[in-house]
Amino acid sequence: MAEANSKESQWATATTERLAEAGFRRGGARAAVVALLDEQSCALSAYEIEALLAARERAVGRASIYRILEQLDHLGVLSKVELGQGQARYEPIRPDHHHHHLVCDSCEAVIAFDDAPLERAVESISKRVDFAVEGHEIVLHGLCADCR
Amino acid sequence: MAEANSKESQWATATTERLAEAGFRRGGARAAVVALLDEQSCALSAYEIEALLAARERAVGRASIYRILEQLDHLGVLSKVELGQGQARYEPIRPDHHHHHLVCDSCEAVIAFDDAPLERAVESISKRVDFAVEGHEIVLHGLCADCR
DNA sequence: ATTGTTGCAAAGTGTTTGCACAAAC
DNA sequence: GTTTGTGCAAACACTTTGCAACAAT
Repeated sequence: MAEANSKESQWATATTERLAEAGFRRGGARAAVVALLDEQSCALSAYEIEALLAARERAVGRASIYRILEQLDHLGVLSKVELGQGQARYEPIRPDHHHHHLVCDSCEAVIAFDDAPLERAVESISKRVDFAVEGHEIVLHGLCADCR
Repeated sequence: MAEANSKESQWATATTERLAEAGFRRGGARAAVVALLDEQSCALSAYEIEALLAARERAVGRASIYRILEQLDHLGVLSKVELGQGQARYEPIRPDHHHHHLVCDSCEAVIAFDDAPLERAVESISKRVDFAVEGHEIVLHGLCADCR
């Protein structure tokens, strides 16, 4: 866990740089959101982000959270995923840590997984179809170990 | 197109049977929704269903549409898919016609595709994880041929 | 001084619920 | 006659927008 920190802070650093390059000014709310996203390892919803920031005494307005998430998504550093729970979730894009999600239909738990053959299958399809594939999202749903 | 009808009506027939078995009464609104879903080949949103039914002079209340879709989903004959467009889409589950979706980020077009290696990769993952996988949803997004 | 950033409240969109009436059994 | 199905309107949850105050450049 401790050794993950250096890798995780890479994302926050790179994101801050990208923001500066893109001409954004430094803003406290945005910095707080970036720092929070950087720490969490799996996807968070906007409400979870709001609650977590409030809990650490750096409350950020809901509208600002959505605006910031949208900016980061457009910058290409954040992935917005819809797991069929009626809300979007967001997670940092770390080139070396691409993964997908298992969603428990009972308790709504979200578990990450990755799989090389799956990625290869997606790449192969991307080349085959008459469509410029830019990204993909794979969700397996069912019952987690606890709910089964 | 004409020869597809016999196959498509199979779903409506089987669904009507399943509804009866499950103890549901026959209802005009539900029959209209089932008939409509049966005809369309790709996933529809609740609003599209409402509009299409109204256009054919068999208007069904919005609440009823959502209730019916939920029942069919629970019965296991309908698939609710979230393609990241902020709304759910629904399509009949036809065991022999399993497919996934390409979504155009520009024009929101939805195109179906299927791929055997992809399905095999998902099956393989399903066996590997500590999770009772019951279904999966794969969405590729990017730009369609027209928008590219 | 200018322009981007933030927070609040209001509005918007897709979905669900409460309730009265109609339809199926 | 009892129970389920349906439609309307209201409520709801998540997200977006308008606007005034604030902070970065």
